[in-house]
Amino acid sequence: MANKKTTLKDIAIALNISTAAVSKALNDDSRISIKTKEAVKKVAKELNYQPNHLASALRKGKSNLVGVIVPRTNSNFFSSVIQNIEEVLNKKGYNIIITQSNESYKKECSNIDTLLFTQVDGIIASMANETTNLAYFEKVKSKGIPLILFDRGENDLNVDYIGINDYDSSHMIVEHLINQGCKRIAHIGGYRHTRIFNNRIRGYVDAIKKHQLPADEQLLLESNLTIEDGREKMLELLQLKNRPDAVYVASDFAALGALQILQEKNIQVPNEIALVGFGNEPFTAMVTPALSTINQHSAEIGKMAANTFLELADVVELKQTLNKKILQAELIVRDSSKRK
Amino acid sequence: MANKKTTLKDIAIALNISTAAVSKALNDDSRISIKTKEAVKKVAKELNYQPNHLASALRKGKSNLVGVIVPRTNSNFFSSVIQNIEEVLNKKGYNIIITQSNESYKKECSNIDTLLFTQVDGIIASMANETTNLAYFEKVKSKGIPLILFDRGENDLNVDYIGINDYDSSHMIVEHLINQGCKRIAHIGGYRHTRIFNNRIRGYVDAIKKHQLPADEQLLLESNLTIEDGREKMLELLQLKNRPDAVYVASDFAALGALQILQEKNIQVPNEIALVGFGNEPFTAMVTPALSTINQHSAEIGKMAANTFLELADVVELKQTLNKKILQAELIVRDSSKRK
DNA sequence: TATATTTGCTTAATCGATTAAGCAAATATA
DNA sequence: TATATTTGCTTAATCGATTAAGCAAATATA
Repeated sequence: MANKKTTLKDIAIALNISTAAVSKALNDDSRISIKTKEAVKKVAKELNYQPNHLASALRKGKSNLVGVIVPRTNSNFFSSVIQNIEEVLNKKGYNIIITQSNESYKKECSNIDTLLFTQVDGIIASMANETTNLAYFEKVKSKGIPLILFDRGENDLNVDYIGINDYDSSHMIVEHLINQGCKRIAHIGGYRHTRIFNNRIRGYVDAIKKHQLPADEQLLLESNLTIEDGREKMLELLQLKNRPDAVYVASDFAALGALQILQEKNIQVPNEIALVGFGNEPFTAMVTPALSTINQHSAEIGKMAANTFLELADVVELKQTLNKKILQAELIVRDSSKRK
Repeated sequence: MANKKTTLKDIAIALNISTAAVSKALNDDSRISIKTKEAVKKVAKELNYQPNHLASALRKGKSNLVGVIVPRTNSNFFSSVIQNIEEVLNKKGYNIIITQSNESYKKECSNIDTLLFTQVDGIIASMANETTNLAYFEKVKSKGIPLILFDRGENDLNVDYIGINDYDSSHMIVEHLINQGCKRIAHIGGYRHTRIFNNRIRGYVDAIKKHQLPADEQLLLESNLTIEDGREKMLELLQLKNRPDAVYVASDFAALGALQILQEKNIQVPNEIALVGFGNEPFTAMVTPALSTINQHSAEIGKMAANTFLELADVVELKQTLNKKILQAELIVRDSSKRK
């Protein structure tokens, strides 16, 4: 019947040899004769043999599964990172299990439990916005399996990290806006407790100071950076006595919300207020005016994360240390900040 | 050491009982005394015991993993379906493995192999655009594990399917456009070999005939429905001697491409040409003018797909049959087709 | 009080693949 | 020709959890 799965034993019986010989033949062991190998492979094909991954993983103590945790898959950045992780790892015989935290700390913890339970050989993660307690990630480390963070990472975890130079990106953006003649630049940022958003804020503040622009506290806002947050924070900025003439938003989604408000209020972008987002989501090129933004090199990040895992995968006594790989981001100037 | 994982044996030795008793105690077997259960659970906690999922899956012949195959995760429709599948299945102790076909038949086949190799208990899939050969999906069926299709399905596979009433949706769209005074309605559709796109085309053609509008062959185009395809096909339509005054596009992504062309050519939407997309991707509400579109009830589809799997999961001699669950889609009218 | 049933465990087999250890036959080397 | 090495397999143990079968002690029933 088709329901009964073929095992090594079936092949062994068919050829009247031991299952050990069959196993070795399929794995091209040098101590098996070519004749036997050919016979085994022929029968394996005939019986439509598919190895039981659970059994071999159990025996070898290796599942060949890698867990991926992202805040959400529904963003071009994350889905592109994932796709590239997958490409690299599939080639090396690994499969990936994708889980979403939905920016929730609780969901992230349960994702980690799920992945550990599934006996993954490693975890590649980008942390939820909510996450400040690192105990659960420490748990992964203490199991001795590789943990690689990207984009949203945390120095205190002392593991490998792949990301972009957020601090410098803020400088690039502020200087670009100054070049366009902006004199009062606001920043709608993420929460400071997340390292990347803290770096973007620091970069913004330092660049403002460096160019002797007004460093008004009211021009620096923090939020979760959803579309809705972008709308709210933009409204707040518009209610200031002394409005900004440029807004740098630390995420494309929030930048989109900000743009919606500006359009609803009939404020000219970029001439009254110039706008820059972050992340190069595809929609930034589609809206009117097209949004200037930062390209985060998602494909490269995914590939590097996967390769970092592969380097660590075969280390016997794993002792992870902080090891940052920082890519240079790229400013993409579009109509939303192009005054001349 | 933290590296050594705790097993049932460790607990058994600590309490001087058999591993069988420990296993039963942890699984709350009625034949184990409360006293023993409590002792076992206490020690399990102390030793930070985490069951080896591979071992139990191997023994039970059940991995508690469900494979999901989607053309891409980077679309709101698919990521929302996935999220809902996950929610329902996690509650029942299943984890999901997400894979992407990138609309490629070859990748889809390798995804199926990967999932079978990982010993998933079932597969929930939406087929790649390229897929016409069903042999690989037949392979899943022949293994006797549940296969559930959604959105992109195929009658000939004779398995469960969850989707919307594509044929009727086309009627709704065409009739809405007629109500707005449109008299020459074009359709940029997907390829006919994919059932949902065929149904949308049939619905469009029948609705046009029903209302005695011109059924010009040149007004009906097929493509892969990417943004780029939308741009190309819109250009084709604009080159016609007798231009359409409305375009119904079978995907929001292609509709966006069409909109870009209309804006580049300074054609007024909706007054010169009205536009309707399909799928209710979030960006449809964000572009200007906002795109009219069809809400596909992604959350509901995900939940139903997961529940369908759960129904089939425990059937012993599985014999799947064609079993369609069709949801009523909803037309969302926005500025891109609102003439009055 | 004698027998039947229930309770609470143990023993041993099992899921399927891998691998260390070992043995006989074939081949190579002295 | 005698010994050493290589080749090509087999045997048996193993990964960790589960479960059928069974046994002794405790309890219930006749």
